[in-house]
Amino acid sequence: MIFDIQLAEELSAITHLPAQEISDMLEIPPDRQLGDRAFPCFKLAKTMRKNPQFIAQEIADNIKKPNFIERIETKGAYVNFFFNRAVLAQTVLEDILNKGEHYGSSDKGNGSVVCIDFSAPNIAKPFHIGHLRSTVIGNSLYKIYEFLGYKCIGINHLGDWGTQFGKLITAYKHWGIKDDLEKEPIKALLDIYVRFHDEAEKDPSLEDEARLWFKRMEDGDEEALSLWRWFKDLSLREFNKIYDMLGVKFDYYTGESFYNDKMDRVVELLQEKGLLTESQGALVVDLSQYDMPPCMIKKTDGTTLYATRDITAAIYRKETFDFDKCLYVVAYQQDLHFRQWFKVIELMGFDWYDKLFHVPFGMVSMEEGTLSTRKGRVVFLEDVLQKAVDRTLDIIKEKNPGLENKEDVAKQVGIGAVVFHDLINNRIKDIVFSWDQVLNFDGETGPYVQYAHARAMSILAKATQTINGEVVGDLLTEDEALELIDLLARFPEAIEAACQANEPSIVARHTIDIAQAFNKFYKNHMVIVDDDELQKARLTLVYATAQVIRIGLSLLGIQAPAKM
RNA sequence: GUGCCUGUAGCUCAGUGGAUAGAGCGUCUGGCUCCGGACCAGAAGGCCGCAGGUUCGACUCCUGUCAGGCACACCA
Repeated sequence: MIFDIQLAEELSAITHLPAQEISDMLEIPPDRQLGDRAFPCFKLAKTMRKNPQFIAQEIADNIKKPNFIERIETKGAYVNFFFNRAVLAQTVLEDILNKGEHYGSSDKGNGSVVCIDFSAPNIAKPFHIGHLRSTVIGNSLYKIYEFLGYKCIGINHLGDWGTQFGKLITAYKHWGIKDDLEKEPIKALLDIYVRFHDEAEKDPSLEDEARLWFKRMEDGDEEALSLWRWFKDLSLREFNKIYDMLGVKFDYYTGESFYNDKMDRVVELLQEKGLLTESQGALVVDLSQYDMPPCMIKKTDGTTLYATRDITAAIYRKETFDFDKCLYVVAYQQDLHFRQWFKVIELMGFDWYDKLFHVPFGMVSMEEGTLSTRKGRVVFLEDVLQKAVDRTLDIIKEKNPGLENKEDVAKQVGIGAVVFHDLINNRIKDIVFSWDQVLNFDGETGPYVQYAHARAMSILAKATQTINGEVVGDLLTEDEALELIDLLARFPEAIEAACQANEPSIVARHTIDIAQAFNKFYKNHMVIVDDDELQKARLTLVYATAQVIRIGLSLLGIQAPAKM
């Protein structure tokens, strides 16, 4: 925030410490009564060999007071600064009005390329709540990086190759009915997949049959491949329905099969570099001196693995996009896998190994235990989204029966609730799926934020005055206004912090804080009042708040209806 | 067994080494002659897993320990 920087400079001038260091030391007091910003002097005590309280007093007495600071107090070792609320309001709101929907954006990224690998569902398997996290976290990071001036490339590394397709083809050949597959592809595919495992327990020869079909796929057999393509198309069609609902887009759908013909070269390269060793008939890169198990490149039967594909994909992406960063939004279970193959990239002599980042997130499980497609212990995302939308529609019918386009709004709010719920907490936390929590729309939830926005929009629509870009900061000095404006002022920092930590929850939290502060202001101060000037001043604040909430939600991939 | 992650209010979680540890849910109480009650206000609820250490100062950093989760080569 601009005032923090200027304040740090003034403090720097008097303490002779670098402004950046001061800036890091500046804090927000636990209680507004104490001040709006605080500078603790404990650290100075050591170097200056003086009592910190004395130093605080000295700073307070001698600092050149900037115009945005109204008064300075000391309390113990703290120098406490109180903003001139009118100047603060004036500056911050003018800034938001000027920048509009670009408020908080920057060109910090300077067009450098960030590849974001996210979502990556397995073809022919249902899209369940476990896949949601990678999808919404990746999508939000995409928007955040883009907002900060990076060129983002969203890649859906589909799980579209492997022995499971052999199983599916086998199952289809035995029990498949074409109509079911066309009508409800994923569920039909899941059914025959589950059935395959049941039957294979009784008749192990089915496994051999499945391996044979996969072998035929690998060998380019047309019958096998056309069935594979058919399954893939059916699945993608279903996935795209989900992605449409979520408003998620990818620049590339280059799945695992895309790298089939690119791996040989990489294996050769590994061979040339002398990194491959044979172990129990398989080809591995030994990582024992890095305290990791070996990274397997080729199985005993000569086929490739996950790691082989990931290494190949990384090299391909570097060559194709020349990324400055490549993020892998993948569950933390795969932490070791990523550490292993990142190390292999380093050992291959690629100096960009430190531009690869695993962005891990916690597991989603059910009260009954971990999700398991095979055991049928699974909650389909489509069902979750549908239930959330249905519930929203019920609430709208009850609370706002006159609302036009109810269905559209219910989608925006219901889906927003599910997405927000997945983004509000630190991504490393595990989630135990609970309908009660997902469908709760009170408190720290998406609908709460959307509701605050809708209220703001409603006021703007009903106002008797119009705002004209002119800000009257003098009239926005109440405690609630100060709190709200300070949060609006710090919004850009929240975006930067979120980008820095690859952590959308920082934006989600900050947006919640703004909505809360707005609701408090709303409760305590009428906006549409007889005093025209006062009304204009407050309308401007309402307008700016709505603008920032909209930006916050959009960075999370959530819509902000004007009415709900 | 080894490595990684997580332990903060009944539950879900915030908390760049700084002041009296904060929200939401749930529970209890109160609030629309007034811009949208999906809201607001208040109450109750805490040895910040435990023990050491570093520091003027530790929920935060270090070490140890306990508990839970995850991973540990022919799945992805």
